[in-house]
Amino acid sequence: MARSVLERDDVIPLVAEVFRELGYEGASLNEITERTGIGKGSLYHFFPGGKEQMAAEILDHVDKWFVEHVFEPLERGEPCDGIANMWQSVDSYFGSGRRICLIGAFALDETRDRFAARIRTYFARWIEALRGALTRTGVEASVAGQLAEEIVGGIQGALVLTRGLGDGSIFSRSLERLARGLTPLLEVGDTGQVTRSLRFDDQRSVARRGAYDR
Amino acid sequence: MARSVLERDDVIPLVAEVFRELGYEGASLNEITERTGIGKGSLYHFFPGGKEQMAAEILDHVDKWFVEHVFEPLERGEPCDGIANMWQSVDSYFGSGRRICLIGAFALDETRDRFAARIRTYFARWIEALRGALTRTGVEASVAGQLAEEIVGGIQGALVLTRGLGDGSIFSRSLERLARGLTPLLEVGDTGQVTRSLRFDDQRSVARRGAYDR
DNA sequence: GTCTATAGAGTGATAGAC
DNA sequence: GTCTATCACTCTATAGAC
Repeated sequence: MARSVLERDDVIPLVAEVFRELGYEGASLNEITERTGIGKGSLYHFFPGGKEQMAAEILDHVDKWFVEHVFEPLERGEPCDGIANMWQSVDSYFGSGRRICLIGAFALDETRDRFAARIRTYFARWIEALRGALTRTGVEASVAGQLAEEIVGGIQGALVLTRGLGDGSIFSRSLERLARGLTPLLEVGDTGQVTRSLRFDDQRSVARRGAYDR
Repeated sequence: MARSVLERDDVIPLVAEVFRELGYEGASLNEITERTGIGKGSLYHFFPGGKEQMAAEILDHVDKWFVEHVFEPLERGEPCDGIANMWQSVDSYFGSGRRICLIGAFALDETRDRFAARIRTYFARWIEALRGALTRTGVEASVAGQLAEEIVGGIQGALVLTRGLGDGSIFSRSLERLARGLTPLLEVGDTGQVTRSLRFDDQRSVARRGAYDR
């Protein structure tokens, strides 16, 4: 009967998509088994803690993706590269607004208390990583913290508006606007010339779309 | 048994608070009756269409509040007054970030399809009303539309971050930042002096807090 | 008495746990 | 698949306004 041998890493992205589409309460086990083709037995084999464990591991998986593809590049690398990478990775990850942020949705949901620590860690590290990168580009410390908060919040708000208005153009437009707002602060060069652009739309043509698993 | 006679206008704000706290799926009929003290008989008397009708009327009620207290002042009145009023009403309504936007939360939820038209109308009218007010202050048409989108999205994002980080200071700080970003565009006067401030924090001392029912 | 509003036990369906 | 709890919802009995 064991037609295909599943691994944990195969299961999590599939189940994650059901939670993302239906929310925590809306994602019933029957829906999960129907949409993923994974039986209840398999689910409880991988997640003995049940639905709550599924959601917790999914949040961890999302967080891990952002640590690797967004937060660490901001924290470790050349800050302008890290920021340019962020615009690209975020647009790619959220499918230009077609996918919502599972962690943002959980933050507004009744489930927020159950997963509060994970949700807090995600947003706190994102803002802190961006604040650090901005500071390293030479942005004044007090401004960098505000900008980081504005950008991370702006991305979350853009996802709400994109979904609320059913208009996919809003997300990319918002990313471009947020990136454009940053550009003047990061321009360098004695002649006043822009030596490096952080504009989101400059990066788009070379976008590797779909280069993420969830 | 008919201990107290309820009216529709008493019921909706009570039930709305349960939906706001628990989400559509999370707000079970039992939770609603327990938290509000309203029996199922009464609920189905007021809302023969059941839970879906409850949510629909609640969304309409929220929308109506915003039309009256935010959208119409933006549309009809002196635009700077309308915008100043918006900062104040929004901060007051969302309890400085303690309450979430029910319509924003529904936009991210699985319920979004069921209430898509209501959700779209709310955000579209807000953005359009703000765009119009900005245009009337003299902001260039192309800029006004972008600004309106940025501000409404920024407010929604600030609510996500406030909830996600459990930090109530984020919301007021975000409103102040959004208002501050607007100020330079709206300043007038031959001498370059600011003749009218739209900064949010200038309005706060005279705030009528809690001057809303939900 | 008539009518409306109400409380809450009872319904079948379906949830998550195992 | 089986189990029990809980779901949205129905329905009966009746309290109070007239």
